[in-house]
Amino acid sequence: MSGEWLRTGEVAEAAGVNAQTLRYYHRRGLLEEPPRSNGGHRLYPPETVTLLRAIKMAQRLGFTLGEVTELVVAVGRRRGAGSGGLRKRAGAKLAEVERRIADLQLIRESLVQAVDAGCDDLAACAAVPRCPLPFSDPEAGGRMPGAPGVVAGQGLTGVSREPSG
Amino acid sequence: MSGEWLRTGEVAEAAGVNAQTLRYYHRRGLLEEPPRSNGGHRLYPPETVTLLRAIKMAQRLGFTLGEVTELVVAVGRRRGAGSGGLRKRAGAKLAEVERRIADLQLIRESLVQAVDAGCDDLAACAAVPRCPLPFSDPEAGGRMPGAPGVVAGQGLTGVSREPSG
DNA sequence: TTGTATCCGGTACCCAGGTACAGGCTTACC
DNA sequence: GGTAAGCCTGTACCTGGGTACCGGATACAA
Repeated sequence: MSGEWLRTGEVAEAAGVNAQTLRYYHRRGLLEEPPRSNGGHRLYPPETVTLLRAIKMAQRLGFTLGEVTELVVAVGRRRGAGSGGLRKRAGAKLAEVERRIADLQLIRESLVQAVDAGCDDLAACAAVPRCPLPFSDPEAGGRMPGAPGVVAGQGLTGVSREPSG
Repeated sequence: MSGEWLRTGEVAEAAGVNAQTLRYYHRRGLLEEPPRSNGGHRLYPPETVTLLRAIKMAQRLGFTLGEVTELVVAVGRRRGAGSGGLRKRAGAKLAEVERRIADLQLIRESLVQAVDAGCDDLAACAAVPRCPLPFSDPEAGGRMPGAPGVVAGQGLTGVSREPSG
């Protein structure tokens, strides 16, 4: 089940990822090391391109590379046995995505209230009790999510960026 | 408009942040350096606690520290002049949050389809044409968002973690 | 005056998901 | 056989929001 062997740059281009990313995936144990030429250059079977596309798809669905590794390694071990566990994990991920959507909707509500109430000065609003923004410490019973996924990483402004280009 | 001066640890505890975080905010230019004692210890006015709470609130609303810095510095410059620009920026942030929600809803749909279709093996699904998952390269006209905010940072699993504790 | 708690600055490290660069070797084509 | 493109390993760097550790100085109460 393979035609001709592909070199690192060819696989990378066909899958739409950076060649460095391939090496990074090897380091992470996400991709098996392929055979080498006599000179030490990697020679990939064409299926690697499909696998890379699947990995990128899984990332777009919200799986981390660690989770993708588990999925891929699980499939690799029981090759042909069928059950890769994707369905179960997709169900769990679905629940996470739904929680995340709910969190963002709470954030949305607060932003709408801030705009509607005409809050325009952060420090001043924090000091007056009639401001609708929930300034209370979330640990003291606030209802706002922590929202680190929004705040950290590339933040909201990164929405349109591709994971790998 | 100030009672007594607070030391770093006192401000940090009152605002619910780590003392190191205060120094980090100074480094970032988010907080002005307060006066010092003869020995070089920082002495904060009580308003700093309110400001820190406001900063944490803004983070929960999805503003990055860079954006919060702009807000705070803008207010600091035109002290008393009123317009801090929060309303306008909150409007823009609202649009970002809404885009993010829409992206997550697309992701949700795909996950639902994967579960419904019984896809269970990532690599196998990528190889057959009847799989409902959009494996296509997004640059080639796919409709899936990049979702790096989900994938990067602490990912979806970080939803319940607080930005600072 | 001594003891302990706190603070100081500087630096390094954490997470995820890569990207970049240096210096040397291999491959491919003419 | 020459030359250019591509690949190799190893290491460092990037973003964002902090956290941890170090040796030394300060603050404050008994």
